[in-house]
Amino acid sequence: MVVAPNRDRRAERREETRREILDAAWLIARQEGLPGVTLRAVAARVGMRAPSLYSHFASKNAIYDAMFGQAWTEFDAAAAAGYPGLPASPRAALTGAAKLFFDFAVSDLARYQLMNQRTIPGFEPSPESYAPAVRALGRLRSLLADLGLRDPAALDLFTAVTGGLIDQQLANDPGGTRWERLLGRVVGMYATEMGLPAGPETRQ
Amino acid sequence: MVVAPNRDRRAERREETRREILDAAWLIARQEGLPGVTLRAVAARVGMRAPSLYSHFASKNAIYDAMFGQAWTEFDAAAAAGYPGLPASPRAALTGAAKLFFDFAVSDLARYQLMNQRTIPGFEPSPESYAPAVRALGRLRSLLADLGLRDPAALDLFTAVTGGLIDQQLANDPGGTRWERLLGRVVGMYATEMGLPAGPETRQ
DNA sequence: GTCTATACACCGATAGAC
DNA sequence: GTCTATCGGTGTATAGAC
Repeated sequence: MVVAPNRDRRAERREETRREILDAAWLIARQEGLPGVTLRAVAARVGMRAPSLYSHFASKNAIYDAMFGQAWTEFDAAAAAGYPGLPASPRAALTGAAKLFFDFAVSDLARYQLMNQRTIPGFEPSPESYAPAVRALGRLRSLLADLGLRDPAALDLFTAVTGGLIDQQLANDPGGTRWERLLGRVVGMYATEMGLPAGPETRQ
Repeated sequence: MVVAPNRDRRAERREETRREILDAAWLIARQEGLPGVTLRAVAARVGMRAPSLYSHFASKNAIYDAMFGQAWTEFDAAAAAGYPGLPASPRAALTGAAKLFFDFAVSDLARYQLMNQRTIPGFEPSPESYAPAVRALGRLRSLLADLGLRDPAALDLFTAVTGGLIDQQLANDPGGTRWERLLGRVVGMYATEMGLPAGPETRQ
């Protein structure tokens, strides 16, 4: 009688190929920008012809979708490791969280565009790929709640001001620090608005 | 003896055609989104074939470039008319300026994407088209200076927080007011950070 | 000068042979 | 599962008609 092997080598190989395709796509995205990710370019990198990719992904947007999920999973893990548990001061906790997101965004433009900007015409993330983004946002919500900020507007306000800094930095001074330097001040004014106890210095 | 006519009908007709092409491009951008603006679609709207557009614009990006200039010229005019001269309070002046930009952005997504987001792959505005954007920013700088805010960081901070609100509003709640409602609070915390005298209420 | 016809190289996607 | 061939789309270049 034929028994099923306890390791599905077929599935493993398939998963490995998918991973190779996504790795190639990331490499191209970082080198040539997001629009440089064409099916022909990705296929060439993994030693295939373009149509063969359709055996592993339903469409080009499905590749973007998987990348979107990877990126947010990656950030969620970074946040899980990086958010301070119970730090010295509430303001330090906010600054740490903001800086974590800022640095993550600035360190990979293509990834940030995929995660946070609607730069790809037809692309809309699937619920499965959106899940880690929701998880990461929930982690931030928890952090704010631990500081006593339970108003939903507290979260919206925080994402708006930090996202605003990131967008300006990437759009108008890529590679520089013109808006990065303002991060401390922004967190400070946010903390004050939220009624958190004053830190050592409001003005940086 | 042949005298030159004091009206160059040829040039007028040419300018009129250019205007028609741009109008068609704006119409398509608003209806189908920015990526829907293809040369063939624009040409069809003005009763031409696609290659004929090259008699009036050097490339597709040149069309985007002219639209970029138009949009910023339009906003600069709105700012010139809408910025309060010497209003009741500094905070009211800031709120007015922020709301002017916010409403302008939210009222036309495609226009905002063209003006402020790098959503078109190869597009980079020319110096001529960028000029009105610089002018509009200078107008905001003057407004801040009139309020005593002469630190360059004051301008960067203001654009970051207002831009952050706009991006979140358009990306996560298009057509809604979830972030628009926070505009007063954001301006309030900005004004406080900048040391402006407190208005009637910090919390809206 | 203005427009058309034609062509090229690229894109994502599909059909079907092996 | 990967291939070749091909389709309809894109932006763009150019020759030539009017």
